[in-house]
Amino acid sequence: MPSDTPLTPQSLDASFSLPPGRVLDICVRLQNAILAQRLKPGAKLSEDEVGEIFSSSRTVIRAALQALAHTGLVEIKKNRGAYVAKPTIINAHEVFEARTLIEPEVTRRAAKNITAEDLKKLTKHIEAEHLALASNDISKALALSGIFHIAIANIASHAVYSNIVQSLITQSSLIIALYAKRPDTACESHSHAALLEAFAKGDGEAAAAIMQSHLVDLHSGLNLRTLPVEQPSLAKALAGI
Amino acid sequence: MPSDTPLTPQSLDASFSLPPGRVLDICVRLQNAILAQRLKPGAKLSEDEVGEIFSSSRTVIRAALQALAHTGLVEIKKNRGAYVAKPTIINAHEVFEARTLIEPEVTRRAAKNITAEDLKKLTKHIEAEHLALASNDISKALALSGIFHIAIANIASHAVYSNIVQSLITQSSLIIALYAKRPDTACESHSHAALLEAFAKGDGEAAAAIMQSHLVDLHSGLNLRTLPVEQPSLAKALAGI
DNA sequence: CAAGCAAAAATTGTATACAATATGGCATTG
DNA sequence: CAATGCCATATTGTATACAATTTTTGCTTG
Repeated sequence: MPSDTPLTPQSLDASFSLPPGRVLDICVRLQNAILAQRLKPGAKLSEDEVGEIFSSSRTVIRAALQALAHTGLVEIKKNRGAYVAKPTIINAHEVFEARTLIEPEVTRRAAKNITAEDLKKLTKHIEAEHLALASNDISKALALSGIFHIAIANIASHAVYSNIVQSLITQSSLIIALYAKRPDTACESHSHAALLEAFAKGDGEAAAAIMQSHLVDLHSGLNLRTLPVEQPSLAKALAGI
Repeated sequence: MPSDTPLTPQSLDASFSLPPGRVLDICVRLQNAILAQRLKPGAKLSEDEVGEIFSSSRTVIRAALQALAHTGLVEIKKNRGAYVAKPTIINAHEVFEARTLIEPEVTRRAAKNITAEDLKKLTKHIEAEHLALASNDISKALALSGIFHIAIANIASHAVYSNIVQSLITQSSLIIALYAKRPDTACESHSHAALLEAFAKGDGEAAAAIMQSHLVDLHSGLNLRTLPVEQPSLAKALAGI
């Protein structure tokens, strides 16, 4: 594998607790679609429809949807079907509170383990983030930003933390998509670069502190007072008449 | 429901992200069996066999096993089937490190929210723990001890933390069953009583500190040097020759 | 014409049947 | 007699068919 793939997006599939196979494959593809906002929060994921798209039977689709439900990207209602999750304001607060508690510690551990090769990969990754942002590809920048955090968790070599962080990151992506005041600032990779410097110096405490303030910034960059754009379709259409 | 049921064991099913129904039901029953050690780590969970026991088709059993795999109680190997998880020493360390980071913060939050009624329930619960321990019902005492921690997470009114803690607790039960030097001491409810006092005083910091040292005690009460009865068959056989 | 009800359509929940893969035993062979 | 390859068996992976539930739609009725 060429090393010019800085951080494989496939690192996103570790936390499904599934053996490799078609179910996992569909999980990843659905997750990508959700995180890239091709599937919007609240969208219905009909088993037949999804099965048609991936040309698989409902059996495997159901398994994939249940796995995604567990990571919090999908919500399953009894006898009603699966929907892309639509995090509440409370959930948004909770997710970022949890991240602010956990990720600094994870960062501290990563600083102890990080290798020269890791640093190289992370540097390339940040370049990719810049590139995406420069070309105004917000959803890609958002995805890359998430993968950066997951990469740090993986460097920490702590499977339990990795799983927790991965789940929180994927939820965060949805939350940012829904609630960010200015989506582009949420992807700013300045903090990531600062983090890298601390790593390079081997200063775990500094890295942890940077991570914490980075997360506080992200959290406070959310608009968690007003509700996210509701479905104005019906009301607005009628009001216009 | 009579309030003499201090803490329902059914509070254990929140983190499966499943709608109520037979799948969830079987999840809970399997989980109870595993946590009570009626199913030992490494035991095979054949779909046909389990389906026979619960008189359900493999479809629903598979869904339940996958959900359990997500919480870390079951491991699924491709084309090989599902087995009761057998946590490694590394995993044991990781789980308790994570608990030591997260649960004190959760406790701090619980202290802010706790009501008189909560205190009453917790008191009753500790009595039940004493009772189980007095009658030498170790596995029940272990289960109750876990439920106590989950109850605190629920009092904290933080769904994200609740889910994380619940997953960590269930894994801990397996770990303690496998690695505790003296299983009875792992269930000692002295710390739980101390925690309750701090809650009663409304002293969140004290509660958090007690929780932390409680978890450190549990962690250090594990025998994580020697491997749990490994399969020495091959290596030993060859060395012996 | 609006409201309520009932039947039909669509969607999810479950069971069963078939396909693919891994395991264990047996025979063959050196 | 041991080792290897092959075939029978058992178990998981997947698809399809049937049952149960919900939603929609059209009809009846006040």
